Amino acid sequence: MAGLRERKKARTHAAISDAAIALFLDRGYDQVSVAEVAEAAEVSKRTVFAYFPAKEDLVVHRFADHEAEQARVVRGRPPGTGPLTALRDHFLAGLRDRDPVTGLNDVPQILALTRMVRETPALRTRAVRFQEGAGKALAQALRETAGVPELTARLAATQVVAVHWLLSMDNHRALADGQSADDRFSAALADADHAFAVLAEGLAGYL
Amino acid sequence: MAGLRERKKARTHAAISDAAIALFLDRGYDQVSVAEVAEAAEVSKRTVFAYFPAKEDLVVHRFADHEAEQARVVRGRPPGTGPLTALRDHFLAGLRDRDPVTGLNDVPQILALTRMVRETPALRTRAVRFQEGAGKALAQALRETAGVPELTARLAATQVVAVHWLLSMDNHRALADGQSADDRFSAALADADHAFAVLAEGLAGYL
DNA sequence: TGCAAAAGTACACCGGGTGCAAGAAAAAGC
DNA sequence: GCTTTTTCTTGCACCCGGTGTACTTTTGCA
Repeated sequence: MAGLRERKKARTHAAISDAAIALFLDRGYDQVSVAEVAEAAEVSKRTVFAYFPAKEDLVVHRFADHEAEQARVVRGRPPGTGPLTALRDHFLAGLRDRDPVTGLNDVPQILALTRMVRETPALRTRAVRFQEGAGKALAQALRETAGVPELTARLAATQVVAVHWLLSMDNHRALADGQSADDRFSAALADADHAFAVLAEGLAGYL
Repeated sequence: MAGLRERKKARTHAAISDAAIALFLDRGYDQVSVAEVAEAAEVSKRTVFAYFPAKEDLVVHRFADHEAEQARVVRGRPPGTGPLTALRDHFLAGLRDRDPVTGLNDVPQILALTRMVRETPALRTRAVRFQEGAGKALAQALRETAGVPELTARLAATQVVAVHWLLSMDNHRALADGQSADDRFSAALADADHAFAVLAEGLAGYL
């Protein structure tokens, strides 16, 4: 099925990304030029941009799959379960599984990569843009599967995405400060529980 | 007090910004280079960057004052008023006053500028970053004046800022589609009321 | 009026990103 | 197997945003 052409393309794609990430982790994102990445991947600079629309994508394309994750969760929730419950349970499960998107993964490579995204403005910006996409998809899922009016759906989606991001950043920061994922786990659970409770019950009871 | 030096600087600052915005509104942000702005303002390109750290700031510096607005509202609320109530009332008052930050201002210049910010990725990104700052300031205000624990404060701040943005984008879109501010007003009020109610009472009751 | 500090300028440079045209390689047709 | 055609890659020149630097001009003040 996969012609030689496709396989080669896939290999080149991976080679470029791998070379880029290795260099970035070694010397820092801003300290590595695309030209250097091209050289390391034994490809021309022009080809790098043929595979990746922008420098940031050399890193963030790895997270692209998760853009529609929350929408999927809402769509695939067991009948009788509220969307918010499903989203919370999914996040809690992610914590237990040390899913990188929860920020609770202390595998050095992943930790370093996450830190890079967090600390490099250009990458953070790109990550934020992914969240906008996630929010839109989630809002649509809420509208279609829970019969929620549009404004409410967008509101809820925005909040869920923001909470998700906030929690994962907190977890990541704890790990970046030296805590192990196992050490952080219970606090991460508590924080997530609290955050989703606030979301469900409203701010009125907490302010 | 204002020496000649300072006055001249202020004038140059304004001249550059004015020239830039005029050009941008005329031909589009991306279609105008900084060199052209410099030329129009009768200044060297280097001087433009002496006054504005980046091209985007030629536009967004005008919004910079509002970064701490929500924090101010929380800090200055009348005793006995909850922070969320104060924030809602302030937003509703902004709608009545056609405050541009609510998106409900149809003065052509302002409308065009807002539209530009909304539609130009680089500018939107910069605007989002301002919101991060607003969120941080608001979280701190909540912590200090309402005795809210840190996580809750950051959570609440993030949500308030997000809601604010969402509402103003909706209003702006309505006006951009040709509605007058007066026509949109009642729907804007209703939307804001609803959004703040969801925020206060939680998503559980709405999903 | 003379002088130090501040502001503005010219210029060379870097890095991200694109358009283009020509060359290399794979796929399709015979 | 060979040609033709399509797709990929490359090198090159170029644009634009942004910065370092060294030089000239302006301004405040003694």
